[in-house]
Amino acid sequence: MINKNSPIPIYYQLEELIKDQIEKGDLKPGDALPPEREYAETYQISRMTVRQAFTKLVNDGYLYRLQGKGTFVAERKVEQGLQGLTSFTEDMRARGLEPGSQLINFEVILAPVRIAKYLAIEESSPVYEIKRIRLADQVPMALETTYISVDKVKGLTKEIVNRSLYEYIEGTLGFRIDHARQIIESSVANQIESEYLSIKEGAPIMLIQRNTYLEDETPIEVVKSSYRADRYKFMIDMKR
Amino acid sequence: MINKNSPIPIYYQLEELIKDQIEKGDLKPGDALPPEREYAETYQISRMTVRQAFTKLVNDGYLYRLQGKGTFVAERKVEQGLQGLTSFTEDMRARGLEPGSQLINFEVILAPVRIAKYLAIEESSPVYEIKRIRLADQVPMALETTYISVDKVKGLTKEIVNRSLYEYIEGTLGFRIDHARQIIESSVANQIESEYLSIKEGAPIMLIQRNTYLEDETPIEVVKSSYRADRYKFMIDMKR
DNA sequence: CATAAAAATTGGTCTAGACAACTATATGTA
DNA sequence: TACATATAGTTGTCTAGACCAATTTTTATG
Repeated sequence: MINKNSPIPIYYQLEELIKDQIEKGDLKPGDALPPEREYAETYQISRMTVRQAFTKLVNDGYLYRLQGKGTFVAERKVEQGLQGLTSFTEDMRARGLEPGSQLINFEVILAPVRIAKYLAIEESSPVYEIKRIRLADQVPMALETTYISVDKVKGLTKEIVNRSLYEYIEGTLGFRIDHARQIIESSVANQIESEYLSIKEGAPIMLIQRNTYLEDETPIEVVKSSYRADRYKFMIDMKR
Repeated sequence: MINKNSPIPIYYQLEELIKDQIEKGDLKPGDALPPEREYAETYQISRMTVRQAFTKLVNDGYLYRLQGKGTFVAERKVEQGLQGLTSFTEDMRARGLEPGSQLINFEVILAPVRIAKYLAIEESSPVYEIKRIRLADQVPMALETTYISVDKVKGLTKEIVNRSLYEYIEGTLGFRIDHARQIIESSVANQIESEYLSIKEGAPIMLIQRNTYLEDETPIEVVKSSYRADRYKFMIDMKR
């Protein structure tokens, strides 16, 4: 239900309520929602507040609107790409695979020029270099190297990395990760990659570099990954 | 300026005005915009209308807001990925390359089962199959095959394809392309691809399949492309 | 019955405020 | 000076309407 006295914004409560109904199947793809005016009447809130919730859900791909006709539940499932910025763990779970991880290196190094540039820090200032093999159902999926500024993210340890890096950055440190830029390219495995990923040298791999930013454009993380092409496809939904 | 009597919505006029100022450099990344109330006062419009414009620009990555502080111009340039759904032509121009195209096949075939499924039409109903080599600065960039339902998009000809397919679909037929799903994977060139793309067999390529939809989820187009990995990277910006 | 016109319904745009939440700045006080 | 407090400025949320635009439904008309 909607609680008008809650500190949680009404439009947000309504968003969650509708998303729940979609996920539970009370609202099926193609179904028309009750008109905006009816929500306003039902919950005794302003129609503009209803529209605020609807607009967010339209932007996120849950609903679509047709003037004069109504608002409808979208067909496509919202997954990797729309929400974007899922962690490896979330990504694998969404694909029905059991995520795993194997730390192969954790050290503080002096930032190489390219990494320093991406992180907007001085060259040779200290950065964590975290190398991991990412597993899906116990089989290597990707080789991943993460760079994070020591000055920005203090107190990082192997244990935290093994638990959840994002939870530490967002939960403990209170940063809010806002957006990321990903660059995707195709390549073939070199000797190191073939070894860690258990594939042949020359087998196709997908290189993904991700630069992650806070709301005010502060770079917080650079991740370079090599995914096994035989196991990984990148899917993305785009609005015009 | 803002024209309150124009049939063009005020919030849209304001959006374009601010985007222009960013592109012209009157507003630089990191700059604070005048506060919402000032826009409202200046143009004699409601603050909610100003917010509607701002909100769109925030969603599109042009601006970001910090409560209590103000609204600022974002750092990153808006390009492939954010707008998404750029045509090959737009994509290449954004990369500073001269786009070109070479039609190698245009025919009507009976839809194979997979294509029919993607286009949500009956198996063996007629579809256009359009095969093109896409050039950038006169050099092959990608091999592209497009499938479009004959029943949905009538009257397609070679000449239209050579001019602008999207302009025909959106302009002449009045469809509004709304969103797309792209699946990206890495592979290596087979004999046909190596020939058309002037690369060696076994050289890395990026396979991109794009399914394009109208507002009401009607599939309008399926495009399968093979890009030369040595010439093409896929870049995308994602909001959390 | 078929067609045209009118009315109802629905989303789209917009107003003119109000108060809350958060931040930065000025002010007062120890 | 250092620190707490008040004040002002900014975005965030919300209201209770109004009228417009597109579509669907109902009604009137031939």
